[in-house]
Amino acid sequence: MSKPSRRSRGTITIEDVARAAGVSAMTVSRVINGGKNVRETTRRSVLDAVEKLNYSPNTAARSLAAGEATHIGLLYANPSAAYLSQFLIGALEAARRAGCHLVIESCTSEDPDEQAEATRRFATSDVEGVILPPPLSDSVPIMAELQSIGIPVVTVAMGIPQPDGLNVRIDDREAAAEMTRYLLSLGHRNIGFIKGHPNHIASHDRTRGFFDALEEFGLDPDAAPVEQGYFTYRSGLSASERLLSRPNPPTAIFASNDDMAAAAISVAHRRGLHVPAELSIVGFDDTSLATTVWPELTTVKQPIAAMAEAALELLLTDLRSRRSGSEHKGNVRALEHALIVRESSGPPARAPKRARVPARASKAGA
Amino acid sequence: MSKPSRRSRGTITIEDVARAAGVSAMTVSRVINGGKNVRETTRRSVLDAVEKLNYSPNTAARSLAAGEATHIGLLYANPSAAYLSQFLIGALEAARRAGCHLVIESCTSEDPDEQAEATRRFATSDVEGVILPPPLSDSVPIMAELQSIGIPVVTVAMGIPQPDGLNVRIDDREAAAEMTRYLLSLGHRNIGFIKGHPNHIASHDRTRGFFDALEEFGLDPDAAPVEQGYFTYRSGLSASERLLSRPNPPTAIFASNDDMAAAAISVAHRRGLHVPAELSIVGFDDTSLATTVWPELTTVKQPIAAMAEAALELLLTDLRSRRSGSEHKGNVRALEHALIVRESSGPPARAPKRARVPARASKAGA
DNA sequence: ATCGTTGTTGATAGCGCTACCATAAGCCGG
DNA sequence: CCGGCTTATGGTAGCGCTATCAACAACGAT
Repeated sequence: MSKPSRRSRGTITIEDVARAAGVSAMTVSRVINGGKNVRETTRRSVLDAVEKLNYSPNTAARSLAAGEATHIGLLYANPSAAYLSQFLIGALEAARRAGCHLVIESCTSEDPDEQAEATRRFATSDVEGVILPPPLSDSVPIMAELQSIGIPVVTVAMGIPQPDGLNVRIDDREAAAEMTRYLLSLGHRNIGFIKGHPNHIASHDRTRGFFDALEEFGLDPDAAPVEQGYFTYRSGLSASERLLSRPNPPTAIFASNDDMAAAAISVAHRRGLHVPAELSIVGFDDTSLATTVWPELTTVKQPIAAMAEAALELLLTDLRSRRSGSEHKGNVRALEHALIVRESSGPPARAPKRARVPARASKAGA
Repeated sequence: MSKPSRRSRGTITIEDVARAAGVSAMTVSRVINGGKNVRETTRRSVLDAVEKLNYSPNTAARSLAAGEATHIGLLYANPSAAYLSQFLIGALEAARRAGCHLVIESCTSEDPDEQAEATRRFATSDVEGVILPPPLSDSVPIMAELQSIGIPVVTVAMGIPQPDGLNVRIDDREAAAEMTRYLLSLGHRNIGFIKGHPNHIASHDRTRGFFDALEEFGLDPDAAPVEQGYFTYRSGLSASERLLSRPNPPTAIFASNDDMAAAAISVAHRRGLHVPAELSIVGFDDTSLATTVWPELTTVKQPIAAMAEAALELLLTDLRSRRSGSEHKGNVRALEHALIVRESSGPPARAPKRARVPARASKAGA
């Protein structure tokens, strides 16, 4: 009766909450957005009303009124699909909460010029900030282009966090060290390592972590069997071949990501080696591939979805602070990783084996 | 001077376009939304102005004013990560265009009660429609729950399209038949088939397509080596083992999806069989796994992202028509598939060779 | 008592767009 | 030449929220 609302949707609005709490809509807005200068008692009564009415703000109205960022770009370059889908899920969730849209684009080319070109085309559409998951977070041309256009960027899992840049990461070095310590504590003393793509600084961090742990156990890092990989399954195949063809083959292989670890399993099987009885294999990332293969991979879990959420939030905070003119100090957030022990690792066989014959397998899989 | 706009963003609005075209904002709105009752000359001049000013409507304002759907649910249950990421990319793009948000949730349980429970929890939040990608599109409890709540659903790649339901699919049967014809034309006469999960009707369609092609070539489907699989890598492992352990092992394996095909490759390698010289292996879906493994898989490409886009559009159209009270007739859209030939398939080894040309391939048309 | 100064709240005016009328123009048969 | 109809266009009033600023306490410091 009060308002002859033209189209009465049954939705409950901020006005309803205000009425219920006996305050103005503005105060409700302040409470909801964590505004300062609200008396504690007022805040509580508003919160109560929100709860009672089961109110949830209309994001469309919010971003319209606030003139907030509505489009955030996400530029990706075929990382593993497992990584991407996890990442998207996290980013999507955060975007929904914030009421902004994700504009996603792929940039597959390795060519710097093409990367810059794609970035420009992408950035001059209407995105107000860009999220750069790996491996693009390490791409110099893309970062440079974005910087010159003046669009805020948040990099994820990037190697060298810029002093004034936004970055979300895990501690790759420590995580790799933990995994190595785990293998060492199992009794392995001859651990083969497959490095990641040399352009990605995370690769170096992981390698360093591997060496750290070796040294802690009094082993010589320089003597460890290390092969170059490129984060791809294919590269894992050949790196594993080389590792296992050495005169004194390792009893365990630590691959810098799950794709390469899966490849190592494949090679082991082709050579008739039982995993983990004759060869332990561990990975990094805990993508869905880790539980797809048989046996399931022992690996390091990255909270991929959470990292994407954190990245978006960091970006939006930065955008907000830029708009209000305050300083946009760089910000780096490190999330927790975790060691996930599954079936692909175990203590080494007691006797150093002699070379096996790559022959017909004896046993069927599950 | 005209308007002391409180916060002047540099954005161009519908008013700007109206001014440039010499009409009212309302008319511009009508043109943009494909409204009726606009003179052709007017429409054109508005469109020109839109182009000239490079105008793009503000989705937040649009959905606020129109009271349109803003949240669309997407319930998934770990299909392969590769499938999911492609699907999300497509859905995301369509959602952005439409100015609505995707609310995604996973429902991993196989238990009917839990599925129904999860669905209820999900649906009673504020989603106005739900997209169901496979394998959930075949879940009876979920569909039933959604139906009883009265939320519109669009199923993707579901087996039995409801007469009055929304559905997006490809022609699984024909696609499987094409793949089989391809293997037959290569000279294979003993083709092993790994079926998909029996609960998914697409599995049956693919199996039927396989049989169709066999019959066209005058072969007896009942004599073909067929093993049950469940779309998982693991199930592909054991199915392949069984296939290759037969007294008269097949010269080619057609797996109902890429995951199982990848598993077949792994088994072949373990047995020292060269792919494709000694054994051809083909898959279905063309997920990223297909190009990850070595050798790369010959497979059937589903336009996954496009299917997701189509699904969302179908759903939004339905929602709109419901709102305006008109009939919501069911709608099924079938998209095009494609045969992708890569490295994992080739002519059979010369051993059981004799008859080369297909008996009567005349039927094989289209 | 007077003047800031800080903290807390509300009234108002839009954000960019579309639903809903009102209006005006064209067309027909009577 | 008037109603009654259809078709094309514009004016107005919000959608639900927040920025802005004014108002009004409460509190020392002057």
